[in-house]
Amino acid sequence: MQRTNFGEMACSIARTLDVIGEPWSPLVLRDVWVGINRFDQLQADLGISRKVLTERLNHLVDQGVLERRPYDNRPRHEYALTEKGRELVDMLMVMVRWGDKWLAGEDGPPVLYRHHACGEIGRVDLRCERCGQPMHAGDIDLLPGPGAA
Amino acid sequence: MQRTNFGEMACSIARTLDVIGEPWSPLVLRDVWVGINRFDQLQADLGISRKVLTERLNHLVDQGVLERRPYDNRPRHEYALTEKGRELVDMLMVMVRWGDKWLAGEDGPPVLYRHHACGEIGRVDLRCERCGQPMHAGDIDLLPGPGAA
DNA sequence: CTCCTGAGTTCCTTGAAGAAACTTGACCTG
DNA sequence: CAGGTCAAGTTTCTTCAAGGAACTCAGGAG
Repeated sequence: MQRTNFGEMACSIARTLDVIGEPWSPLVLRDVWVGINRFDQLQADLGISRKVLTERLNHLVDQGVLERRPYDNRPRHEYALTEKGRELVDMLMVMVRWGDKWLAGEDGPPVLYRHHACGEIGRVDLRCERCGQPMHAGDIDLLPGPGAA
Repeated sequence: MQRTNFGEMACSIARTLDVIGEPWSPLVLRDVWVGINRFDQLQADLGISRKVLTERLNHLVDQGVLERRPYDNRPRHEYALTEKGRELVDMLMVMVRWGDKWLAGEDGPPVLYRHHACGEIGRVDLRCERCGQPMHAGDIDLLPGPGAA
């Protein structure tokens, strides 16, 4: 947890950072997404300290992004994405697109996506939900909304 | 900077976190995006410590996400998004969408987007660049890419 | 010549990340 | 049924980054 609490700010970026802005959290989410969802698996895959992993998992469960569920009669559980968490992964897909473009270098992207609907390898594209045209940072004006400070 | 270096991992999420994963970085980017782009303005708006702000700005400039440019004959400069940075803001727009939906509460979103192309208030939507159909975390298979470990 | 202003630096304190050993509760094994 | 295993954490200790506040420095303005 960073020292300052972002969650109080009237800004959806700051609030979202309060949920997954701590170091490791996005990577934990990614791992759970791809099926690495038990404590020791996560710890081994990420090389994260067990203490910090415990903190992150508890926080993500508290925030309703992950759920803990038993998979044995013993006190064993695994972590799974909730609907709220699955939608966060959408954001990670956009993050991946950026990283693939600007940071992957010679080797190209480490991972490819095959879209179920069309069967093609493709990346995610940002469109306006109203008109379907491309929608990027430079294509919009910002207006105060109802929840403005 | 978190202790562990994410940049070495064969993962575009980890690499992107190496660029903007530190606390405050996404908020600095947001501020520069909306026109808060001088040192003291940023410091006042965010309430960030001056030391950390210096570190973050240097890092973002080093990474080619921001550029520093003089605005006076004096040693004064302001920060602006590069193309690389502007595309990162696309990711913030998706982050905002998620925060608006899951964290805004009663008051609704603090900010609205008006799309230049259609003039409507709308959010960003994730589509497959190949077929144009919706593309979310559950709609794809992951395959190893050329840059896989 | 002194004051002001923007853009940082320096210094000190606190608290989160890393690493590694320890704990706990259910089962399994001879 | 004593001893061991295994997953899932806890504890403890050290180190380094974040916070905060005061200080510096260069170029005008009065």
